[in-house]
Amino acid sequence: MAKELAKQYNPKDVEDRIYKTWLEGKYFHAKCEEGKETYTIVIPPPNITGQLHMGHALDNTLQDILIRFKRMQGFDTLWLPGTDHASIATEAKIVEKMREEGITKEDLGREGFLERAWEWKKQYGGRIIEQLKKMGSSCDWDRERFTLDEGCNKAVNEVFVKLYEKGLIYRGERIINWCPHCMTSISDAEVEYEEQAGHFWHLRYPFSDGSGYLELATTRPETLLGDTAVAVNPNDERYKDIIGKTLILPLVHREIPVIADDYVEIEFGTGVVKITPAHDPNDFEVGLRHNLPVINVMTDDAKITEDYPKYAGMDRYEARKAIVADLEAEGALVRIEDYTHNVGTCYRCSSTVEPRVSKQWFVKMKPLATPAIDAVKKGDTKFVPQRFEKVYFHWLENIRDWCISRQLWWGHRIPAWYCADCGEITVSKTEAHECKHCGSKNITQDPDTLDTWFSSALWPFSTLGWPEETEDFKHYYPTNTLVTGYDIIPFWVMRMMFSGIEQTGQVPFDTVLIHGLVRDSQGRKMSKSLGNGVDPLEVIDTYGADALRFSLATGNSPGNDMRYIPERVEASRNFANKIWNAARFILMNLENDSELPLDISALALEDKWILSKYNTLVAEVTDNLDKFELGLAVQKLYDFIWDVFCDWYIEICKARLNGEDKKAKDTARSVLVYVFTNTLKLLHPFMPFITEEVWLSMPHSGESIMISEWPKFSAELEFKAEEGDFEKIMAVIRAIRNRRAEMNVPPSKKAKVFIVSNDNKTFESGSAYICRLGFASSVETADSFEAEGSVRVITDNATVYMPMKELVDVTAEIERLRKDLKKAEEDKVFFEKKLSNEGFLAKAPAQLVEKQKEGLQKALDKIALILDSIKDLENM
RNA sequence: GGGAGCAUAGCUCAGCUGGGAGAGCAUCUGCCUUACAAGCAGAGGGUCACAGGUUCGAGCCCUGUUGUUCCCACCA
Repeated sequence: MAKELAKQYNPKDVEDRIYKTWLEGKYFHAKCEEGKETYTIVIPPPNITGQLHMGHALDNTLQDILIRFKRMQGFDTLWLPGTDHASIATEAKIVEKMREEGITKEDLGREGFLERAWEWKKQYGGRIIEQLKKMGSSCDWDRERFTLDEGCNKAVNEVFVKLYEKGLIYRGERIINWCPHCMTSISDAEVEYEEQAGHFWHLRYPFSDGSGYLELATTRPETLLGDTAVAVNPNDERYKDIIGKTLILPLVHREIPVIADDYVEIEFGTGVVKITPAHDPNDFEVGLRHNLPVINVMTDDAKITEDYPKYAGMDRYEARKAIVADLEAEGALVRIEDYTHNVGTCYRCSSTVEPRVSKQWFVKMKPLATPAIDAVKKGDTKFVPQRFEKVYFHWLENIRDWCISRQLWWGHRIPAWYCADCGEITVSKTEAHECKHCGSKNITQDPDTLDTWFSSALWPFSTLGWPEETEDFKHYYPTNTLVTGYDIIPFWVMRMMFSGIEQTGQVPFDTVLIHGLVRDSQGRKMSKSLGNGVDPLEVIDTYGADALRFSLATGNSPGNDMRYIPERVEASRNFANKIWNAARFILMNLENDSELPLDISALALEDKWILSKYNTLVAEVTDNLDKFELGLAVQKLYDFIWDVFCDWYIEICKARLNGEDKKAKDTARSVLVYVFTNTLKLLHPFMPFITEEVWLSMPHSGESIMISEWPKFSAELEFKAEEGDFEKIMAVIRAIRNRRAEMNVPPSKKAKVFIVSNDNKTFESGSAYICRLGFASSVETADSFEAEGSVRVITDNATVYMPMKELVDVTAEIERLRKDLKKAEEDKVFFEKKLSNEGFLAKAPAQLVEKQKEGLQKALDKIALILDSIKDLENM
């Protein structure tokens, strides 16, 4: 910072340059220091397909605040960054791009496709990392990882094999959620339910003995092709007699039984349900209970199979139309009813999910879920805010087995080989060459890959080198704080928890700090389709990264959604500018760059006041950060810097700085620099760039504010009595300003000020700044004052007279005083009421009772002063 | 159907273990007071959704009601 500075702070001149110096200084790099307490955060790895959005911006701002705070406190800190291979999203994106070129996956083959995918990763995977750097994120980039890198693969195979050997991973034919667009299975957590307008088709199936029809309703008539039964409730009197009879399935003309199962609700619809085990999860369960055949009628892209030539090749919706028409022709359609129902959709592509029976790999969840539940119950891991434990428990308590195989190529390949000779499965951490069971070399690896979240679940330890006992793992695991949005609890937090406990015997982190979503200014979710997303990079470009970070940290309380309000970023930008100008002012008043020692014995009243305020701030901000109350901390910093330091202390210092007393000048300088530079440290985690730029320009020791020491509360700087005395002076200044504003007296019109009080010494010591801030030409104190022709204002402690004869209107003056009197009397009543309440006196803390007594005394004093004045005026 | 959050100034939101309601923006008044007009000094504006309860004392704790948002479940 040069001495001649621009009036306005320009983040563009600063941010990239500062970030570079941090990288060069290797300040982000964790050094595995012996004997130091560690503090570790692993980043929620953003998808390599992703672009930085407001959610990332919030998530990373919070993490960076915590990590910078702990780093300055002297912890051995590690913030481990990386990206996620996001199998479905990435593969879809690449396939889409290939489609534009007219190539399919099959054209390229697995090897060719993967080559392309890695090429794509090389080209775009670093994009989001660069964007995180723009935010100021102080990640240890030397340790950057990727969920599909070699180390993660080792961990994945290790875990897969271990779980398989324990019987916790199995392969089975189950009904799973299938996305016909992404052409892969997806897990329960990856299905999103969406309300859609549909229909209820009422159909009638004839009994095979010709004894009439049974009416039922369905939302999916096309699945009729795969019906293998019709079910009623065993307790349903209406249908008691038909259980065991058979029906002729319309169109297909297959004979199917009427079965009884509790699953059927008597009250709903006709109380009759067609059972299609291959295409509905509930029907599948019913089928299992009744040994029904499972007839798959659809291909993997949701078209009718060749088994039904009339409909073969039609997709689900075409087939539905055709089948409904044919049912009508056959007389099987009774009526069509409008019906709104929830439809499962793919969370990646929003296609309607098709439940489908297929052979997949699963993780057996119950044995893993139990310890994960216990760990949170015991408090080994805490959620902030705590209520999110409920979401976590609810998921784990109701969890079903996790389908982990995906019919994709971009991902960790399942380490299982099938033997063509004996049919057994060989599972191996390393490339298998022969069947473990029969020794045959005729084995082929499972073509599928694992759910992305399988590798994400290992992230807190795979990134530290596990399964090797590396230095990093020993040193930094378990990690400390996991920062993420509440929407990710079932996908990720939960899975890291049970994986961490199962694999390492320890919970992966002690605290989960949950934040909400960043919505648009109208409270809507930001989304591509609505086009209402705000690009954090554009915000940074206009207002600076510090302003964005500050806005995201302010007014954001854990777990709650927040709106992005552009005006708030502007306010944050203004705050940055305020800091900039405070720095300009201080620099302007320094003679050189040398540090000025604080001389406690030389401090003036106002110095003790600001130091004492600052000292309280240190304690409170530290406490707030320790409790993850980032929004409270940042609000206090804002108030202190703007209102307390700039609007009061700097203004007050001007008297000394412009004066002739060299010693007083130096004292003022030393306090200005001390309070300002230390406050910058407190603010640094929130606004890293400007605080660094400004701190470096001020007298300082050390290379960078980010590795400077976090301020500590100091008993030496506590001056409670002086704080109170100074507040008295402030009250006088405020009263003068207030009265002048009411009377529309311009600041250029100065007035003499006379103060009558029982503490004249205090007011004398403040005369210089009463002059300056109260627009006074002079200040005198006395025990009494000849008040004629004066404006008067009364504080709790003093009566202030301003001779402004031409402005004084005695009647108006009395009016004003009566208004003040009314207020003071209301106060008096308030305190009296409290103090006459025996319950209050008996049960309230003594300190509080004392406070009420003081308040009452103040009110009484003030009333006396006002009454005196009114009497005085009335006698004129 | 089950669960959770939210409801505080015109707008967006804070409010830590219950102790006289706060900020930013907006509005109004007056100021270019040489750090800052992205600024300074003032002002106005709130039965803290509603109804009960606990307590000496409730925006905060309990119960219920209304409105709103979200999550889970899924009855075909």
